[in-house]
Amino acid sequence: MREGPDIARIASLVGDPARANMLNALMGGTALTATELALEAGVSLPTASSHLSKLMEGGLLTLASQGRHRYYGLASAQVAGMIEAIIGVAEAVGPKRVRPGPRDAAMRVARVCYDHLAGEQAVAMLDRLFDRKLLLREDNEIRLAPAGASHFTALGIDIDRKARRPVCRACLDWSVRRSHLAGTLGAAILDKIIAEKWARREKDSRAVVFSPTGRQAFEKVFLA
Amino acid sequence: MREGPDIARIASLVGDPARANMLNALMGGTALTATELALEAGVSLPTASSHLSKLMEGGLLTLASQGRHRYYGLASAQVAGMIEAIIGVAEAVGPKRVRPGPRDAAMRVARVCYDHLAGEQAVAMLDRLFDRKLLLREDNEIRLAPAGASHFTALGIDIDRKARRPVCRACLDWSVRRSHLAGTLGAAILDKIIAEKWARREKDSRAVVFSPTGRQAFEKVFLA
DNA sequence: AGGATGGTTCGATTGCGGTCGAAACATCCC
DNA sequence: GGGATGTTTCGACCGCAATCGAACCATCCT
Repeated sequence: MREGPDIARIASLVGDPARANMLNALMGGTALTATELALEAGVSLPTASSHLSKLMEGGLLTLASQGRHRYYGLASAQVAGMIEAIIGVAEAVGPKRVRPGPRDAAMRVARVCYDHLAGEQAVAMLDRLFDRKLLLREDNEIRLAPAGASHFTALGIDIDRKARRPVCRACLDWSVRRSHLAGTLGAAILDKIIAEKWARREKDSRAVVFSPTGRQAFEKVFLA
Repeated sequence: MREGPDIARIASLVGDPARANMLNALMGGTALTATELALEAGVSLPTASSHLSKLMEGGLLTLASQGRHRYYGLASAQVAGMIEAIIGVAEAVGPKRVRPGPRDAAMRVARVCYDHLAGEQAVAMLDRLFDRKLLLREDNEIRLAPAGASHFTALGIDIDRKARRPVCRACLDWSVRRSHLAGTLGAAILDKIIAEKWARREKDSRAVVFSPTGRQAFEKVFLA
């Protein structure tokens, strides 16, 4: 029994499903709040909080307190690299993914992520918004372009610039491994989708189901 | 909530102290028997056997049966790379052990990483190979330059281009936070170092110790 | 065949850690 | 101040997986 760095301690931190999901969500590079991470991980808030303090104690996360919000992020690129390496092995070793059930499929297409839309639809939407130069990539951040500001107000989407939350934020999607749009703008867009009755939230699920006409409307506006 | 690759499953395999010790022991690159691994891990034989079957099922190990001996080894260089990455994080966040022992110092200078050389010497070597344009950086990958191909064959280092493994790969070093050379070329170079008796492997350790003349020879060939 | 050595399976025990509800604490907003 | 929202702490519950001894299987040796 030879002594080395405590690799078991680090690995076991990642080895819990809830914590793994949190870390995966944080792989996008943007810090998230405890509540968001609880949702991503699918656990209650107390449980998430407990996990987060363990991850902090283990040195895998950093914490930035902003008022009553506490943003958790990966501690370093080294940690991110480790997680990438683990993901790599997991993909190589478990190519067989269990057949996704119907609800699972719906979740992949569109679901609620905290207060904004996630899933394939949301990822496609963000792509298009970049294409149309309504949003701009800046390093790991997203900025609202001037053209975007007028565009969204014209659509009746109110952009709350005063809120403490950022207007735009990238949020990593677990189904597609790409980013979708969070922040107040992301939230406002989801509000509109629900308000216009383009889609409804599935009961007791994060899934968001579009009606046929609603889907057309949504695609016309956001995926055109 | 649910995600693609089951990273928690893989990480939790490494997250048990007994299994972590086994994997750490296997990082030396030589396959070991169940009894040896039980000893390394400090657990009874039945316990070790149980762990080993879990690691096998998880795809982290390969098994080679030879008579009544069963030799367990790491399944792939990818798995080894993942473990290196975890070690790196553990080193970075771990309570720095007071005074790194002599063996620790040797490990930092040069050690075996699965089947290739790691440590400061290996990092310096890769730097020089880039400088001399024998290897080329390409995004995150490493390519063998035409000049490099002839150079290594002239040194009597055989490059197996047909193997499924890549010829060159970057592997992150835990002691220095930089990359060293893995892949078939990395393995071939380590082979040469041992074959030429420039260095020998420390018993029961991953450390690689250069002899004075061997060090000179190595530096002349690879660090010139 | 019989004994010795290497490995695995079985069964029972045990303790650690993940989980949540309720309550406490902190911060913001009006 | 008072109410709302975000977050952590507390306490209790429960399940799972790690552990080992003993029995069982496999292979080698003579």
